[in-house]
Amino acid sequence: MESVRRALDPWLTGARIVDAELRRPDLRLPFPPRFRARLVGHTVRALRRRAKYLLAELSSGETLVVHLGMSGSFRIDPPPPAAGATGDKHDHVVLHMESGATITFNDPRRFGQMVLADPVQLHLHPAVGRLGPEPLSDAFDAAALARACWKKRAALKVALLDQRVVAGLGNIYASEALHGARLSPFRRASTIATASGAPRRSAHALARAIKTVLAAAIDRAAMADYRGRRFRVYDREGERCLRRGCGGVVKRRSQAGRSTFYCPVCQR
DNA sequence: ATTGAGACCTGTCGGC
DNA sequence: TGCCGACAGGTCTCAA
Repeated sequence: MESVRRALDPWLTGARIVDAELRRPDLRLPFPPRFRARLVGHTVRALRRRAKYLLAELSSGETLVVHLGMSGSFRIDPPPPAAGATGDKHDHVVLHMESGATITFNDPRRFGQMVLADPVQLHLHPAVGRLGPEPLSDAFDAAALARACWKKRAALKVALLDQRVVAGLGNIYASEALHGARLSPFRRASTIATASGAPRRSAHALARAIKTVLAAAIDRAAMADYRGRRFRVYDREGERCLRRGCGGVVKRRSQAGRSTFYCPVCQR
């Protein structure tokens, strides 16, 4: 989502919305009342991100909150508008900017979300309000991670997907970070903390690996460098572990209904 | 309060 | 080629 924010920023920040097409009445949830009227005529003052949520602060004082779900994406069409373009059947929302650019929200599975919120009350948003620390911020470190996992009986990887523990880590990067930290996805989350909740070495390794993995993902997206690129363990079932000298074979197992990829040799 | 299972949708891919 | 089930990068709700 951070790379999406960066791609959209030059087209949205400081730009005025002159029209908004809603091509269906809802995504996962119904659009807010008078949604179009509350967008049109307003300028995007700032484009921010919190975890996997995109936050467009409007001149009206409201914030447009967007989640891409599993299959959502934005398409930017710079002016002039492509003649005769019909668009895709899953183009659900089209923002027409004063510049002539169009910003199209496409989401086949419609797990995405678009709502309007009073920024002062954003903490009341059922999900945004409960998010844990941003993984790339100074607030997120080994101590914070250990504190959040201290009393958890759940498996470590399941804990990493809990957005209250760390905000914005998804299924792919949870596997990637655990591999980077050489930690088993199946150990109890509480094992990275001491009996008093202090961080163990494993908590330091994991916090560092989470930052490394996410920062690298953002860098790669910025360089449009991900074509053909794959992950270190995710989606590599049956292949050799890429850690130098490890020699293990990547396994896959289901945890809490999600696929976990890991190397049983170097992750303990 | 925590946890797991199922639900929400559509598309794609592999196997027959 | 067509049909079928399994699976997909994320939440949300409900029941135990």
